[in-house]
Amino acid sequence: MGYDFKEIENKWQAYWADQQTFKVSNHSEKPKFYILDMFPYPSGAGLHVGHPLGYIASDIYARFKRHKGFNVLHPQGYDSFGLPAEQYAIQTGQHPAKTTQDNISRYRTQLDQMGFSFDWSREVRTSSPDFYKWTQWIFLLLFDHYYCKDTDKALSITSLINRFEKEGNVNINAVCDVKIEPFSAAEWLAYEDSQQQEILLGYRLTYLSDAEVNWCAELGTVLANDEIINGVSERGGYPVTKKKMKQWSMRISAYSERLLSGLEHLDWPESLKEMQRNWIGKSIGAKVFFEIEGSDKKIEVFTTRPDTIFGVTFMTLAPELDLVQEIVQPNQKKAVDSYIKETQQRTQRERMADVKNITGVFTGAYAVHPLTGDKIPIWIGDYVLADYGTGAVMAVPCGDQRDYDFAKHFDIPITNIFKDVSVAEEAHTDKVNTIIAHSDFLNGLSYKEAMVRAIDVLEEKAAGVGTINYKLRDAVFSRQRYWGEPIPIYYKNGMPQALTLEDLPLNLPDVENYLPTPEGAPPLGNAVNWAWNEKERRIEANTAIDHTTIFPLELNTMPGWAGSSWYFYRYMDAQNPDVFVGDEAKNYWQDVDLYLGGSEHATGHLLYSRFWQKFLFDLDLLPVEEYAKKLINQGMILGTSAFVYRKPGTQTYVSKDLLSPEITCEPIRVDVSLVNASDELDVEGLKKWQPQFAEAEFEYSKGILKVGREVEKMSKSKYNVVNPDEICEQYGADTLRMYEMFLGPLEQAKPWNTAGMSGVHNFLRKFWKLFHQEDTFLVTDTVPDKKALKILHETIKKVTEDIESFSFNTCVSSFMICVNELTSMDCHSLEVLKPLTILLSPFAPHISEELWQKLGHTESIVEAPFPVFDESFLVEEEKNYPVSFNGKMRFTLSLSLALDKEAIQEAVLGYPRTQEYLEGKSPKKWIIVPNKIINIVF
RNA sequence: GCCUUGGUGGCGGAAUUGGUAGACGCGCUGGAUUCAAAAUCCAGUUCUUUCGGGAGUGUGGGUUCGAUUCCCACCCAAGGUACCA
Repeated sequence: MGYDFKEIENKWQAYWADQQTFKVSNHSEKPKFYILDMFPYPSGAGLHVGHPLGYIASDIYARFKRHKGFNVLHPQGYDSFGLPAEQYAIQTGQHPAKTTQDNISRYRTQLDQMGFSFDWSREVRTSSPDFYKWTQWIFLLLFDHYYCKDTDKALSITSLINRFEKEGNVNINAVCDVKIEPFSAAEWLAYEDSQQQEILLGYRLTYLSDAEVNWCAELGTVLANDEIINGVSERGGYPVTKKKMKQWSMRISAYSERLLSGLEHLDWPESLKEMQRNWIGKSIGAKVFFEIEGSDKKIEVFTTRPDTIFGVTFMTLAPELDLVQEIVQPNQKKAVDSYIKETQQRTQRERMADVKNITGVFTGAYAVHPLTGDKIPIWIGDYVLADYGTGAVMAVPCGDQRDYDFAKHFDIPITNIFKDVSVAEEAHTDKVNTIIAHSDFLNGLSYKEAMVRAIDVLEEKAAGVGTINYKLRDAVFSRQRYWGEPIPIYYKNGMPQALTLEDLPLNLPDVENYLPTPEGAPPLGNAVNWAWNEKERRIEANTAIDHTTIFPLELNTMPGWAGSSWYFYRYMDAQNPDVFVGDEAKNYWQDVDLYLGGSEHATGHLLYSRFWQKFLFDLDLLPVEEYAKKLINQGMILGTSAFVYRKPGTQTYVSKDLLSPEITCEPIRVDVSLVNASDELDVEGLKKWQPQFAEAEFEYSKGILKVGREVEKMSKSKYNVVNPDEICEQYGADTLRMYEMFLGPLEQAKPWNTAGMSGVHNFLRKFWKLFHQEDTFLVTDTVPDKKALKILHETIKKVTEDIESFSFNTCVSSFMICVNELTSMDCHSLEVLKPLTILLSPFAPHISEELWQKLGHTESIVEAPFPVFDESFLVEEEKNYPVSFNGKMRFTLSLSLALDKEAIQEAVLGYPRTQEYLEGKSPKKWIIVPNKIINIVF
């Protein structure tokens, strides 16, 4: 009777499901603990070995917390809207709902076979109408609120309208980024409805505006930067240009300051908080207004260095700014237009990455320096980004390196405004120990003094104003996609009208075709009945839109991050049909105690969800302002992608070792399952894998085609996904769980690699053998010897500490050492084996349950109290060597002796071998580290 | 480019946070057991060496009695970079 993991694992998985062992109640005497995983997108490639890493870690912690007496909420669900299902639908015509359901079923099977302790009765799916009803509802709430700076929270649009009706907009202090002329109460009331709506859109927390997108005319769709490679679409290789389109956006910028300051009290990784801080990008400076010669327009710039205002020698505008067209002089028009066209073909990332290539064009226009009245040439340059600050900079080449490089490149004069500093070679960017010179009233001031003074004077002359700028941009919320939440909006007289909660969910309509319409409208434009009957408050099957009772519905859908911004509250009360989460549930669970997920979400999901949380908190809909007290980033398990090399313009693929620097071959990804451990490609398999390879030619090296390797994110599109199924089949879930933990530190990224699996599997077999002798179950009542108890308690201590600090890899090592020692002692004592079983149960739950039952327990091991470390088993023997000498004038003292300096010196000098080394000399200096090492300097 | 993280034997990694670098596991080598193999057990395993020792934690500097750990500069890899999730 060996360790039959298959039988054991099937048995206990069935038992847990049958007994509903992990179903958790919203009432309990015990303290609550909510452990959340970032839910997966159910990809067609199935769950890969990277997913379980975090789930195993959270499951270990969840089981540990149950042993420690907590009422643990540990749910799971699916982030099931997304692009891959839609692209699959485009290729095959398969409805994304069907694909998604299939993928979810597969995921569930895979998750179940790993023995996770999820409470599946609380499962959520973002693509289910029961769920997205509430996502749509939150959208409506955002639409129905604005951000009031006086109270520093979101307030209802109705209250804003009331104020407009009473006092106009003069005293309103709210976040609004469109220019709205002052109006009185009477004027407001006289406005037409559409005019009022237009104004209100400037305030709403979700609003329509023109946003720049990557437009691909051939595909008739908008593309992510991700989908653009070298300026052409990844799919098809068509040209992509920048285009302005009406888009829904979320006014996350209103929450910039609170998102920033809220980080302070969160127990999240410092690096991740730093990423969010940098992303929000708070900077203090000033807006400065420059008049334009021969125009009544002004250029508004944001600068963090108003102290250098006298060093301005030119200005640079982002090429895509509308203003450029208005000021460009006829003799420069041609050059400017061709430059703009050029930059339109580059993504923002390319522009930022390419700093060595300095490009720009003079517009022919001049601005007027607000303080000196000097003529300042206005340039455009792609190092200035349209969506940061105002899209325009006042260039101070002596104080900013990019401005300096630009000036040098185009031979623009550089004025030095720093005292005793040379700017002949590079800009002087140091702010400390700097004295301003050649700057009129700023002469002799330090950076700090000059900042304040410059802003004062600019404000006096109405030429500027002190400002805080945030890099954080409003989040575009429209997607020209099918497989997402429909936006609950219809259009009346061209203005957006909100549905109400009673109208929801607004179900996603069926379409024949998942591509954009021939006219370039989003896929929902293909739906035959996508119109709203305003009177009867329902979707209208009759497509005749008459704009009196039947109105067109919004065709865009929501982005992937919509549902994931609030899903963690739905788990608390997943079945509630009346509210997004019931009061009782949310008051009991409050928030997430531990959130586990990857740092790749740092500036996406983890920021958006904090924004929604704060908004819902403002509305008194949620009890806390931050939803996750503690966050741990599990490192990504990376895949090892394989590449074949195609000779340019041919269908010939070359073995990697034949590549020479002269021919630049194109690397093309191939599926890793076609490659063996020695990087040799299965060419016949490749030919069958994708039609493009069926007729290809291959250049072998010694009959072998070697592939190139690269470590990168595991993803279906990179063909480098490894499934956990085979490992479960071969070694069992307990081995997989322990192995993934043993692989390395939880937080660190590491490439997947199966070498070493057998070591962990062996450990479990040895553990099993501790309970058996000659294949019969044997656990004795004999009193264990002291050594066995010592090793047990060392292990309890180490494992408890390691679980609490999420060092699961070293935990596994401790188990191995413990079991090896007990094996060599031939220890079968119940007093040792019982606590050890509980200790192991979070890591290897199946084998622990089995042995627990064999020990005579009828209840599951799940709730057994965790063993407690007892120090008294450890100290005894260690008192024998108070001082040890390692021959290099270095001493180690045991705990009991390391008290104070004098006692230590006395002990060391009294030690016989000390005298040998001293040879009559006396120590000059003692270096004593308590409980550690002593060095003596002669 | 910018932000974040990491770089230690043939491999994954450990090091009480400034104190004997390489725990534990894989792999490899030798041995025991076996007709044989698998499995299991025991021993060895950073490199180098004239067997005294010498070198060694991405590279080059620095601080320190002492640095994988702290500081400066650089190189390499991964994640993010706003429509992948």
